[in-house]
Amino acid sequence: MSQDFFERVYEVASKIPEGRVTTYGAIAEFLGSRRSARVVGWAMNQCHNARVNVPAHRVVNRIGLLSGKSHFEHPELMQKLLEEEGVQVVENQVQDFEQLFWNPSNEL
DNA sequence: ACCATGACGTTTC
DNA sequence: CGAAACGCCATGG
Repeated sequence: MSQDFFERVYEVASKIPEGRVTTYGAIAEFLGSRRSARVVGWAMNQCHNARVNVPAHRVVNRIGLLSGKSHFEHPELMQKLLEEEGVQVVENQVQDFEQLFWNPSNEL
């Protein structure tokens, strides 16, 4: 089932280092489906069903925008968690995104 | 089976 | 350079 795909998404996402961020597309590409970024987003939307803890706040879209912040308990929680890890966020956007970007294909 | 939706991404205006 | 149009693919009605 595609549930396996979700599991793999959660497994990769749970390995994102603190203070680093990645994108939905990067995860999808790492899993072999470069065009399934939207599905990764869907997986994140359902991540509360995951059996492991998923740091969904470290996953943003390709330009470093906190596109999913409104899906957290409190919309401000995502930014708060990032800033607690040392990631600066301004206007819902990760600063120095390219520098903090964590690519599982290269670093895992 | 068809259509609409979405935490995306690339291409085209 | 910003907005819109597509393409993509799992899910739900």
